[in-house]
Amino acid sequence: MPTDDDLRRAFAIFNEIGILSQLSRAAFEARLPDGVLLPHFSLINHLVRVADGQTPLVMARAFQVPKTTMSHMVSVVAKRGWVELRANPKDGRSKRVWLTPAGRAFREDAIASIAPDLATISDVLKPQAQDTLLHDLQTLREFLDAQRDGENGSDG
Amino acid sequence: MPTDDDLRRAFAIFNEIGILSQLSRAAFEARLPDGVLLPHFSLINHLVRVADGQTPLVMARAFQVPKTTMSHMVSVVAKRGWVELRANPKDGRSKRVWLTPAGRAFREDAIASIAPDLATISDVLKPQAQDTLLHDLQTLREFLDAQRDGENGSDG
DNA sequence: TGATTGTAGTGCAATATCGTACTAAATAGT
DNA sequence: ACTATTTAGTACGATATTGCACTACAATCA
Repeated sequence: MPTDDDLRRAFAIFNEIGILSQLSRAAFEARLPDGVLLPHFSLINHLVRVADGQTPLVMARAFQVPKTTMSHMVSVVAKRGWVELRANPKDGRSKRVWLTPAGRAFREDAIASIAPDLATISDVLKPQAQDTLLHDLQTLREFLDAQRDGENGSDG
Repeated sequence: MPTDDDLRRAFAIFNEIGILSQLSRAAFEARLPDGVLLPHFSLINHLVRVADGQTPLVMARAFQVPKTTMSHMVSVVAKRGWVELRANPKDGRSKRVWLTPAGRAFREDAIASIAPDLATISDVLKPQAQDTLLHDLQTLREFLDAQRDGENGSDG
C-alpha cells in the first residue's frame, strides 16, 4: 500500500525526467544545424545503429510514433539529403529508407559536437552513480514499455 | 579525460530519459480528459503548488518556454474554465492568471486517476533505489539548469 | 479467379510549439 | 516633461505531431 510520500516521490521522479528531457533536448538541438531537430538526428542514428533499408512503418513502431509522423520525419531528412527512399521490390506498397554518405557524415559531426557537453556529466555524477542511474532508468523504461504493450498499439 | 565508454554511457542516460519522458507523458495523458495535454495539467499544478495570480511571463520562465507558447497554453486552460485572466492593477501591460474552483478540481481528479499508475513504480524499484534515482536526477537537472543560465535566455 | 480483408503510405485538417514583428505600457535618462 | 529603452502581451506565420480518411497493393479465402 503506497503512502502519500511514495506517490509524491514517484511523481517527482517523472517530473524530473520530463524537465531533463526538455533541457537535454534543447542543449542537443543547439549543437545541430539550424532547423534540425532531435528526432531528425535520432532517425539517422537509428538507421546507423540498427540497420538502414527499413520501411517507414517499422521505424514508426521503433520510435513509437504514428506512421504519419514518421512519414513527415523521413521526408524532412530526405530533403536534407541524409536518406533516400527507394521502392521495395519485395512489396509494392512499401518503401525502404537508405542512408546516404551525407547522412552518416551528419551523424558523425553531430556526435562529435555534443561529446564535450556529454562529458561534463562526470562533473556532477561519479561513474558508479552513472552506472546505477542508467541501470535504474532502463529498468523503469522496460517496465513502462511492458505496461504499454499490455494495452494498445499507437497506430494501424 | 572521458573515454569512449564514458560518452556512450552519458549518451545512453539521456536517451533513456527521452524515451521515459515520452512513455510517461503518453501514459499520463491517457488518464486526462480528451484533448487535454500534459502541459495543461502542469500549468494548473504549478499554480496550485507555487501560487496563482502569476503573470504569464513569469510562468513562461518557470516552464522555460517562449512567452507565445505560454500565452497559448493559458488560453487553452482558460477556455476550459480552469483559470481566469484578470488585469494587473500594478502594471497595465500585464495580466495575472487565477485558478478557478474547476481548475483545482481538475487537478485533484487528474492526480487521483494517475496515482494507481504511479504506485506501480515500486514493483520494479525499491524505495531506496527510488530515493537515489530522484536525487541523481535532481543533481543532473540542476547542473543542466546552471549550464543553461550561463548562456542565454529563451525569450525577451 | 474474384471478392474480402489487411497493410503501407499519403493527403488533409486540427492543435502545439515557437520565432518575428508589432502594440501598449512602464522605466530610465536627460 | 520628453524621449529612448525595456517589458508584457498578442498577431501571424512556419514547422511538428497526430487522427482520420483515402488509395494502392498484398494476402486470404471461397
